[in-house]
Amino acid sequence: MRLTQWTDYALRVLMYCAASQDREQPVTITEIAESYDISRSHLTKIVQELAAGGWLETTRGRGGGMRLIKPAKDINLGAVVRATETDFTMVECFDPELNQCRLSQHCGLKGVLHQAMQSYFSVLDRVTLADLVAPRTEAAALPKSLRAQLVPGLPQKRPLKIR
Amino acid sequence: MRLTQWTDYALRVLMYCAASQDREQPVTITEIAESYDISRSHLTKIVQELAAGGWLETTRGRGGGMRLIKPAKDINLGAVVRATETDFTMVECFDPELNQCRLSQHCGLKGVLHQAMQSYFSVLDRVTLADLVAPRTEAAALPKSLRAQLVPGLPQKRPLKIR
DNA sequence: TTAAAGGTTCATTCAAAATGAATGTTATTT
DNA sequence: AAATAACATTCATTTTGAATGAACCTTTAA
Repeated sequence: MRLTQWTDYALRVLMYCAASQDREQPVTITEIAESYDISRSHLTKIVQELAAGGWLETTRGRGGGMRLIKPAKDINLGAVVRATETDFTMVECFDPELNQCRLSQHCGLKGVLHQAMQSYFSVLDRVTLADLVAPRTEAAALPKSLRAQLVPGLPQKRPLKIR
Repeated sequence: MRLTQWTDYALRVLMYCAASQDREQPVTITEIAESYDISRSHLTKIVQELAAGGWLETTRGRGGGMRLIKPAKDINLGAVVRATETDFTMVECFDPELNQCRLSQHCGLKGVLHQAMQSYFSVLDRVTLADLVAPRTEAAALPKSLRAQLVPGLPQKRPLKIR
């Protein structure tokens, strides 16, 4: 039930690039690595993946670095997380010998967990990089469609504590 | 982005108990362990937690075993997963020194991921053990409120493939 | 030609999950 | 009372995947 740091870093890289889009020089791996205090070598692999996935273009050699290929408003959070996160296994399939599974062809639990995940991504799918990076007050942080979807009855100022 | 096997097993134990509620004898750990082919010793700890959490009552000694304390329809899937799953960290907090985080007091990413998780649980919160265990056709597998909530435009017969 | 950039490979470390052995406690049955 | 069948506890080990990082290669601008 947690994202890997890999995904975490991938998102940070994209946010960093988005926040630097108006610069002359492209952002370099070394710069981000130092900024977040993580290994250059490690970060390289993440930038690699983002480049392969079509979010970044990189240029080698002096003066090189990385840039967002698309404008931040066209980069979808759900798509990034789907691509960087690797393991979407929710539970193992139930053994076919078990009675509750013999009752029906398909496993009720699987379906429910699947829907829960859809619901998770349906939130991320409505957020773009631009939403994350734009300077904002807390109230204006998210697109209207999302604000409207907050669970009714919860205090809107502070996010709900999970657990 | 995946549940632990611990949670997986916990859910199976509860489903097993729910499916056996009309039996004379309580369900034993050994029975479930053999049924799922996992270690008795390991499963014991899971049963322990479920008992401590108020879902099961266990009785020792010959003829003992476990039983659901509440009827299956009163056991909420979201509550079980919240209790058995341990790590809800989505991403590390961003370093306070980073520029995109200095732009605003609160981190946009955190808020979004938090909402996504809320959305995830909002699905599980509407499902009970009884929903999972009741004999059913696929169409009738879930409460109406959930069926209605399926993302519009998706084929309803087959669940959407994530990735 | 040098320096600054990304790219690749490989091995290692680390943490959390998963496992399971050994032994204790409780209660029923005979 | 003894034997047995159940849950309970502790401890150590194994396994897995994530995370890390060293070493070296390739590309390109100055």
